[in-house]
Amino acid sequence: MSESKKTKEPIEIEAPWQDKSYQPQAMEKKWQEKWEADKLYRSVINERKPKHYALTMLPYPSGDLHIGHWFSMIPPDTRARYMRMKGYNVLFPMGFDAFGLPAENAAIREGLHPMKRTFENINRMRTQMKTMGTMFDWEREAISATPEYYKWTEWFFIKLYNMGLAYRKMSPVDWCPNCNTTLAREQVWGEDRHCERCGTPVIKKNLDQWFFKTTKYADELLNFHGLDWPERVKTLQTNWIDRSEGASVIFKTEVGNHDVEIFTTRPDTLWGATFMVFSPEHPLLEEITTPGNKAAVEEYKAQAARQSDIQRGAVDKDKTGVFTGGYAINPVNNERIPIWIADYVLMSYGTGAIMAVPAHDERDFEFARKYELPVRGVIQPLADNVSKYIGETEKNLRQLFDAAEEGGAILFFDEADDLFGKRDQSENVDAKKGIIDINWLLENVNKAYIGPGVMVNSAPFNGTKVNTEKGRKNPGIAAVIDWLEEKGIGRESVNYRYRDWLISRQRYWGAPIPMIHCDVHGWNPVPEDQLPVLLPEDVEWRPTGESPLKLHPTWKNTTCPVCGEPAIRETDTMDTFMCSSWYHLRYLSPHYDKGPFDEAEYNYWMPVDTYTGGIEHATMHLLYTRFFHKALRDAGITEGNEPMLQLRNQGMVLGEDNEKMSKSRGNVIAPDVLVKRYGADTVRAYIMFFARWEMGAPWDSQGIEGSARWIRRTWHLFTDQNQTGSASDETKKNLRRKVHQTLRKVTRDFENFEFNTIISSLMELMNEMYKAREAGAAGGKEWKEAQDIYLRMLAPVAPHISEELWTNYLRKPYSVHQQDWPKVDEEAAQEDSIEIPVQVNGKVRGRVVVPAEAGEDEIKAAALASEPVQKFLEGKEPRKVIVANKRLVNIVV
RNA sequence: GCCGGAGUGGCGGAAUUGGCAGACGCGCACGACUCAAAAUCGUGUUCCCUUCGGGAAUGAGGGUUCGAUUCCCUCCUUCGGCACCA
Repeated sequence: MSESKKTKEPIEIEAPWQDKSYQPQAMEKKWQEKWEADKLYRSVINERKPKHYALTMLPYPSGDLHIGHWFSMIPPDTRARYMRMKGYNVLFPMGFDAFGLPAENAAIREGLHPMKRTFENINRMRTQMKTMGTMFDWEREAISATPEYYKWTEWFFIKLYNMGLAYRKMSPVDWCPNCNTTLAREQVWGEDRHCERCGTPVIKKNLDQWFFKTTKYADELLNFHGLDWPERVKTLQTNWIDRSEGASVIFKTEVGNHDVEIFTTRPDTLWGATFMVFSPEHPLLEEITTPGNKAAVEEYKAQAARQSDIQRGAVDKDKTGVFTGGYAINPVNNERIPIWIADYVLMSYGTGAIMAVPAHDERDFEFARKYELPVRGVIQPLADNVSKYIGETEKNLRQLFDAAEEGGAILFFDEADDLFGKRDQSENVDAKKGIIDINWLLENVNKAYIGPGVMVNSAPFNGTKVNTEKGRKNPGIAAVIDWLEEKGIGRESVNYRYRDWLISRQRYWGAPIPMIHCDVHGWNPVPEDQLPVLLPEDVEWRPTGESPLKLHPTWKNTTCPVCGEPAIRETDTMDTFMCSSWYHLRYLSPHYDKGPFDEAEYNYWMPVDTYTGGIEHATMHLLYTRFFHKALRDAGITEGNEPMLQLRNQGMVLGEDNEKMSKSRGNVIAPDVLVKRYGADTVRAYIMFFARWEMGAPWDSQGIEGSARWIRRTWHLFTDQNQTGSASDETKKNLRRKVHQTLRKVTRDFENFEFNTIISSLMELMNEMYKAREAGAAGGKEWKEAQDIYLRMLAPVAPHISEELWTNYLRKPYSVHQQDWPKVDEEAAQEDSIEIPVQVNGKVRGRVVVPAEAGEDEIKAAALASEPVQKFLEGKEPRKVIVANKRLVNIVV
């Protein structure tokens, strides 16, 4: 408050132009201070008004605000302002996701405590956000790295733990053996995957870590009922969870007789399993590997540990693997099959072991061919289905069939109809009847067969039809599952690619996991009255990046909450996604100390009505926060099934070189410089105008001149001496029409988050107003209405200039931001006549003007009578005349 | 590699439901104002042939349709995500 006294210092204008009357820097600052003093943007519960919770993803305090932050904040800010004018009580808060790796890395590099750097950055970024003229309610600011915040992050962990949703499991991390520390993905560099600090090749290390059972909610997370979310986000989440139906089957190891559970979506191919493949991390490997294969297996394991899952999973990559020397028994036919290991089997998907059916799985086929393992077909295809399988020309298909016939590989010519029912008898090659011997096909086509057919070599299921449906909808699969369950060797099951959420981080700068380990009583949560577990401030930063919490001499020593004997604290901290899973709740009451949030605030504001942020969060943050909400709902803490009803994503702003903005590339655009040069209103307008918000675009620093011109022309439209005159009735009518058409368009665009066309519409209206003023319209009642509506529409976009013109030039009651959104006068927006293009054979040859209320016949007659059409018809009758919804006439001759 | 987007003039983009391709703006060119420059204002600006006028064009190729930037198929390029960046 006190620092606002020294505002009257001269403002330096660094613009290439000089405009004595429009000086945004001083004017914008004046209004920002007045709004703040008047608490214009303070949002408090008001039961008399409908609420609107507009949330935008909170930034990480990286240092300075860059243009990407503006792109994510300004359009939602204008929309929040629009909603306010529409009569909603709007909550539009901001905060900082303040824990995380970069501050910790900087601390290691420079020895500066991450707290210090983080809060310096926050203060700078908050100031920058205020110069943008945003309507954030700063009294609701929440910062995830403050004890008053992370106390409740810890509290939530304990709630989830008590619900049985948190558990410990061994899980691999990328590990630098030299630095003795875990590495994040971005700290692993190059194809050879070395440590960014010391260059040492990275290895995988198994650590005991905390997980949340997100998979418990997998099915519910697939349900988007009632959510107005972009289709592509729903698709991304659905594919990310990737539910697949199939069966779990127990194979037995020959050595030790251990159960090895495998999951398969194709239990109908169990009889075709000719080997098993274990992940290189599989826990049974030690025992089943025979001495003669030990060395090869160990070497392969080491090799696999150096790769990422993405590298390992790549389908086009050469399959590699080694034989363990061990064998397993296939429970469906008691066959003895070899156990291999291969890096394409991931411990993180399914059970870490698969049955390999090379005849009917692409990857298994490739593997079997490479290592000369047997391939046994168990699904015999109908000849009809083969063309797609071989994927070749008709000629080759014919040759293949001729060869098959000659080699006796086409079977059951007569039985085919009985099995599949009567089919089309037309004599094309695809419809050739019969069933082709699968093993002959595999030899001759040399790839796995995936498609419908009849089971063979699969007693007792020989002759059973299978199609391409998944799960029980497939008769072959359904029959086999029933049989497996009856025999007790398998069961129907559902598998997800989605994994439980690993929340442990071997780092300092995060919320401590509030758990205590006692040798007698195991793991127990820190008692609630001892929260928060505070991060110690006297920590040692080693250049190797070892966790300072582990190195701290005393911090981890505590007492067991059960017996009071000495015990050890968990030294891992939580994934920062944990903090950002509930920040929308902390905004409700950021300083509340009786719980994570004040219930009265929750009941009024939640759920979030509009959530905006980058598409890059589609599968991680947005799934975590949905999971979190559902878990809290089951704990009785939150209500409803979903935290955020409507979601909209903005695209990314690239540098002028069309590359992602980064300090190292030197292509970062600093908005501070632009604000100083043009004023915030111009930068806001350009942010909205320069790209489609949903898409993003490379930055273009030249284009901002256009927005600057528009703002200045707006200024002069209102502040220049208006030469009042006598405009014609037509001029007045046209002005009103344009005003209300623009209002209609701008309103619709705000509803649809189409921000760039809001600016173009306002530019068009301004150009019209200049013309109308030229024609003498200034001063009349249509002119005054145009000014009024124009400024109301401008207010969300350019809050400062619109306030100045509204309050100080039009002398209307302060503040423009407390006015209502105007209503469209549909009658005024109506056109008198419409111009309709006339096409002949799909090409525009002319146009006719008809009254707006003209019917189809009238339009048709006018089109046919028009001169260009007559010319093209040359006396002939048109074959067809299409009148498309008063939009266009097409005449076909 | 897998999943999801995007591709329209020199540039950013516009185009209700399949109906005039290029709104609005940048840039550029010419003109006005000026001693001059900047700023401002005005005119023009997809490409090709050009007298009228005509032809081509929305990443490439194909399809559906009276009509496709829009729907379908194949391909190319490019961007985002892939679980420890947030």
